[in-house]
Amino acid sequence: MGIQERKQRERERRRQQIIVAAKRVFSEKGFSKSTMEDIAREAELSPGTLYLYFKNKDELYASLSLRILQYLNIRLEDVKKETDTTPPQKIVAIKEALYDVYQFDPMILINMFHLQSSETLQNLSSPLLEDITELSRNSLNLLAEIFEDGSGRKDFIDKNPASVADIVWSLFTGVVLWEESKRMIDGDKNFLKETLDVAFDIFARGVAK
Amino acid sequence: MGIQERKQRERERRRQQIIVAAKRVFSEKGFSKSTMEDIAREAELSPGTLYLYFKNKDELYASLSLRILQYLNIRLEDVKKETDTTPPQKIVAIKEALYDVYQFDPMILINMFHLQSSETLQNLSSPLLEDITELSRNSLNLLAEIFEDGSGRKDFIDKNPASVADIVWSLFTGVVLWEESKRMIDGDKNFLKETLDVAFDIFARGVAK
Amino acid sequence: MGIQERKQRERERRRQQIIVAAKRVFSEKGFSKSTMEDIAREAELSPGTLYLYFKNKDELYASLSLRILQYLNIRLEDVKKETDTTPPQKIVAIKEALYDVYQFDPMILINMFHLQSSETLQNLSSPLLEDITELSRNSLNLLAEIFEDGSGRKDFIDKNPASVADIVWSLFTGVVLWEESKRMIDGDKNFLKETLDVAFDIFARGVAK
Amino acid sequence: MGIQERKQRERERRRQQIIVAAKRVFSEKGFSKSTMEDIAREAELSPGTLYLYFKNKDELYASLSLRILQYLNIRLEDVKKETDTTPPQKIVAIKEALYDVYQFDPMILINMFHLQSSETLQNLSSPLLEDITELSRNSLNLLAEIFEDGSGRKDFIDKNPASVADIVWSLFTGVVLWEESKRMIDGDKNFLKETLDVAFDIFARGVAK
DNA sequence: TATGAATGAGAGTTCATTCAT
DNA sequence: AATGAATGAACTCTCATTCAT
Repeated sequence: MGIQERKQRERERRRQQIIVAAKRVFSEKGFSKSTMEDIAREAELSPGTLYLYFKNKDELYASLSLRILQYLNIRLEDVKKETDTTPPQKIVAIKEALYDVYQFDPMILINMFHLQSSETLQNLSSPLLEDITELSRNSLNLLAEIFEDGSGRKDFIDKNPASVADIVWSLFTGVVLWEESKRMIDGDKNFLKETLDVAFDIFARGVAK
Repeated sequence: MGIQERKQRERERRRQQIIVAAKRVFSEKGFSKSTMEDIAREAELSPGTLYLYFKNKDELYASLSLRILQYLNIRLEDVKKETDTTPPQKIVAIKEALYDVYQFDPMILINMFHLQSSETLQNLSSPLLEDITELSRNSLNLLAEIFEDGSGRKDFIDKNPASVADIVWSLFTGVVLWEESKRMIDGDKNFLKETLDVAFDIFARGVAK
Repeated sequence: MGIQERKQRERERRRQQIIVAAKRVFSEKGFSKSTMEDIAREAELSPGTLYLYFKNKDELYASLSLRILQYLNIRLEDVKKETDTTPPQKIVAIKEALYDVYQFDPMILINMFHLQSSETLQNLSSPLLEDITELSRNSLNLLAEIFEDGSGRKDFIDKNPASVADIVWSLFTGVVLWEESKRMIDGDKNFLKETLDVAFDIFARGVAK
Repeated sequence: MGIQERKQRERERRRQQIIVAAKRVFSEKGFSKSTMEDIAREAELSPGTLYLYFKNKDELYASLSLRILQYLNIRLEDVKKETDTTPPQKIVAIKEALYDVYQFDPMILINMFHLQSSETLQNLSSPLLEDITELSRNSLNLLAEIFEDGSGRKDFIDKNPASVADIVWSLFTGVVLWEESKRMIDGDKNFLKETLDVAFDIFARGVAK
């Protein structure tokens, strides 16, 4: 049915429209201070309409993470596929993938953090929650596999690849959060790129055989 | 007058009583979902009483950070003072100090994160804000000095010590946040200690000359 | 579109519904003791709804004055326009206009008084504040012009018409406040009309040439 | 008993100390915005102490009126006693007495107004309420007697002296309130004295035979 | 008598969510 | 499907008053 399809497409477009607006508003004000009306206004819709596409505020928020995680997955997939790169180059590629994801949506880590709250998680409908955990597990797996390959070929030290994956991810999020923090308090200088470079440099030396 | 002193002591004890209660409540529910009434109930006081000791909710929250930062400073000071330790031992000592701080109050990182919000910062009375930034700057300086000492003696690679300090801190907070996150979603297994060990191991190798 | 108009009309009706309720509640309890919930209950609405129509309690209160001042302006305009009246008749006409305004809303003077507080004034959005000062200035100007006309034609003594206008207004509000006061303390006998008659009689003799 | 007397005197002095502080605070902030703690601080006492001397906030407030009314009575008594004054001079003397009372405590009229609220009156213990009504009745009687004397001697028009007394009082309070109002909104020019002069001039002409 | 810490009811206001249109 | 007015529970914070010391 062409009509059904069109409806479906239009529905999807509306969802995106809302997500884009939500991203902007949440980024600017943080979760608690953003109101559904703010988002509706930004999306040029009425508050009621938001509830036709998202069960509640938490679920709308969670959907942002989903989008990001999808992008993250794609980027890591690419890194994994590239076979003609040396181990140090792999790590640089990971760093760049992560940095791009951050650029694509600086909110990502803050999202991840907000999701942490168990009360928020309980408000999510389970399919969405599953999607999110599934995707984030997948991202970590991809990272782990990259290290596993290298570890198998004795490129990397012999640590549990899943742990190493967790650590890369933690290092990245930690640096982003901390640099943002400093920017908030001290001033406007943004050293994120530089600090990430140093951090991944150290990390690369640390995991090299 | 002994009376003045006793009053002073009692006042301080009350403050602590509130801080302890606040820590518990905030840890469990996060900042936004915790109400002043929750905290009052936990402290077995009336809501009004909280305002005799803290100007508002934000300031109560910020006070938690202060306590932690003080403890962190002490621990790092100790690490710095110990002169008969090898560079790798220094890093282990730092890891342990940070881990102890985390144990002392698992909220610390979440605090730091919440403080980031500029709207929160604006609600703090400036002496408190200054204390916090002062203390956190001091902690980072201590870390940097530890690396500077080692770097001078060619124990560590030649990176800007301030950057390295930021990275240690970021790595630590990143790992804590992420492991907490996983614990929240997946289950109750707590791999924090193990992951931190691996992370600092890699880090130590990465900064070693 | 008829729909737009209907919405507009309904919105206006709601506003009136709230204003009427507020008038009743404020009259009975005074400003401080009246709660927004009281007013909502009286208007058979929820507290939240009040805030869709009025920014805050002060502004709701101020709106009552606005309504009254508009009515006062119309009445004074009429008095001014009537050209075939003798000076003493003018003064009687003013008295009657003022008395009608009082009947229309006995709150008027209490409003004026509450508005006096600078803290209240600061809570008003400036368009509202401007409307109020504009209207009240206008009322006084109308009064002044009535006396000016008469003064020009040597009907009235040669005093600054603006001062005379202030005095009429003061005399009127003073009598109303005082008679209300007495009624409150002593009992229920209402001598307002009689006292106003005497007061304006004396005033008329006092300004006559 | 000398001791009893001294205690009594000290008690009275404390009361005055509180009243003076309350006057200052209420004048500055108005009734609702003044807190018992404000007053206690101004009186250099603790909040609890206030309740040893006044049953509650309303009663403290009412006591201010009492003081003023006492002063007003004294001044009007003086005016009445002076026998070698012409009727117009009497009116000038009244005006001056009233103006002095206003200077002595500009709050007086605002007090009177606040007392009007029936809810406030109900909070007063009846001896205090009786004192106030007694004193204010007495003031009005004094005014009435002044006009009665003159009226008897055909100095003044033949109106009910009690009404005329009410009108003088109303005129005075009305002018004060209105000039204060204008000062609050428009600026800082204070025309009270001038306006009172014109007002009483007109009044004098109006009641003259 | 005087204190002042503690109380706790209650205020104004916000905002996620619903539902008649 | 979309609206947006209405809801009402819940929040933070204030302050008159009490009472153990």
